[in-house]
Order: sequence, then structure tokens, then C-alpha cells
Amino acid sequence: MAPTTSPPVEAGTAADEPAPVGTHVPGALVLLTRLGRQVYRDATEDLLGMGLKQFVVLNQLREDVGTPQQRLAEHLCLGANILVLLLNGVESAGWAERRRDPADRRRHLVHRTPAGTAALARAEQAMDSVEDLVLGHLSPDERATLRALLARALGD
Amino acid sequence: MAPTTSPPVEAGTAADEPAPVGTHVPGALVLLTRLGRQVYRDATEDLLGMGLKQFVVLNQLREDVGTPQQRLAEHLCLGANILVLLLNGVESAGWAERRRDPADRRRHLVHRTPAGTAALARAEQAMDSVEDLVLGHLSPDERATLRALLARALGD
DNA sequence: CCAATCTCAGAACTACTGAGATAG
DNA sequence: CCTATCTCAGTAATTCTGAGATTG
Repeated sequence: MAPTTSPPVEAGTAADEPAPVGTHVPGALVLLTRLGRQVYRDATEDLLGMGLKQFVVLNQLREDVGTPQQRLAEHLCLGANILVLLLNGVESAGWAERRRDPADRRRHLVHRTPAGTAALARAEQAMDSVEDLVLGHLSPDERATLRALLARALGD
Repeated sequence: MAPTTSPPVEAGTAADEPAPVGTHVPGALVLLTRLGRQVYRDATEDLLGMGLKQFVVLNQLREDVGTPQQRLAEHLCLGANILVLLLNGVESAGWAERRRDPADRRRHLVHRTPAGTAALARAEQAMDSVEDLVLGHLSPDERATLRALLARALGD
């Protein structure tokens, strides 16, 4: 279960470092959650024209091909029941609609509407300004690299 | 898939393409929040021996030099009042303590205790397994690159 | 007297638990 | 009959709002 063939990338200071007691280098996941909090703080509903979670959902949808709610829940790490509430809001705003899957009528396939695509485009522009706030220290190249790494981590 | 020894991390897709209707490429911040949710889901209290937020706070503290709560709140994007509740838990677990700043007695300087350092070390090992779950698709080099980019984005 | 920092209690919001409805 | 998917209501946990206490 734990074949530690690779060296534990410890904060292993070189031999000449004082190695101050109580000093600590955070791992990638800690930095990730901190940055995520900044996004959550800066991407306000006023700015986007919608909630951040609604924005993320719309990002996950297409107009032509519907997505089962089950899969949405997996990808967004949301409980199936929470997704219901979220979609209720998105649908009543006219940005998406649920259609029964003809192949398995238990399922709802969620489609983004043209209005949803338009709202998404507007929110996206607002997100550009959030990105300038949150990733302001990174060059365009670095942002592209970051984006590619995140996409890879999510399995594309 | 293929474990490429050198990770040149292709930044991207061709710039201007026909863009099929209803198709959409999420921005870096959307991917970031999705990944952050995975961390939140996988880094359970059972696994870490503490809450994820407690873990993040302990990461931010040192034994020798105290951190004012105000600065903690900024760095962690927490309201000052929420931090109070969080620190109450951390302090009563014996992992940190608040000391009055002699230079400005309105402030509390938060120090990590030796017990806190020990608990942090244990939690960190658990986080390694979470990292394997969340960043499993990335090579060690890619993880290092990701970590460096996140650190830079946060202003080092 | 006013501003800064921390603390707390109650309101508001979000997420989770368990039961119900419909379809395979 | 049993499982899968979605929905909802009640409960638990989290975050925000506003006031209070102490110090500069």
C-alpha cells in the first residue's frame, strides 16, 4: 500500500540550513485550498451575475448533449440532493433544463439553454477579472501551464 | 497516460478554432475550485486526525514566531470572527496557543505548540495519500511544478 | 473620543440524513 | 421484489451580522 520508492519530498533542508524549529513548507493541496478560498471570496454573485456554483455547473453543461445529474454530482463533488437544489435555481433562471433520458427514463439529462450560454459568456468575462486578482502574480504562460496541470489532474 | 519523463506541459489548444456550439473550455479558476472540492471531500477528519481547516491553520503557524490573528484571517480568507471559533478548537486541542503581543496588547500572537507540530506531521502523512488521490494523474515533476505555481500565485 | 483587535451570540445560509416517488 | 435515479423535508453544521470588551 505504501511502496515509498520515491523520496518523500520533505522540507528537507540542505545540510547547511539552520532548519528553524517550527518552520514548515505547505504541500500543494494546502496551497490549492487557500487559492480556492480566494476565488470563492472574489467571485461574488454581483460580479458574475450568478452564484459561483451555478457558474461551475454551467461550465459543465452543453447545449446539444445532456449530462445526467449523477455524473454532474460526481464531477462537481456535490451530493445528488444538493445538486437538485442548485439545478432548481439554474433552471428557474432559464439557463438549463432537465429532460428525461429516453433510453432510461429514471434519469434527467441536463442541457444548457442558449440563454444559459449567453449568461455563461458574460460571467466568463467577469471571471477574467477575478483571475487577474487571484493569479495576478503569474504570467500568461504560467497561467496556461497551471490550467493544463489542473485539467490533467482532473483527468481532462 | 504515458509517463513522459520530461513534463513540458502543453499549454494549449490552438488559439482560434470554430468552437462548436455548446462546447466550452473551463478556465483555470473553475478547474481550481473543482479540485479544491475533491480535497475537501477526501481530506476527512478521520484521516487527518483533525479538520482540514485546522490543518491549514497549523500549516500557517510557527512555534517560535507568533502570527497575529488578523494576518491569519487575511491569508486564509476567513472572517476574523470565524477564525476565533476555529482557533478555539485548535487551542483546546493543545495544538496552538494565543499570547498577547507585548508590543501591542490588543493583538494575540498565535504560536504552534510542539504538540501541534507533532499532530501536523501526522496529518501531513495522511495528506500524502490524499494527494495521491487528487493529483494521481500528475507525475512528481508535474506536482512540483503545480506546487511552485500555486505558491507563486499566493505571493510566495 | 475614536480606531483597532479580538470575542461572542443570534440570524442566515449551506450541506447532510433519511424518507418518498417514479422507472427499470 | 429490488435497485437506480431524482426529489424533498427536517436536521446539523457552517458562515455572516452586529454588538461588546479591551487596548492604543
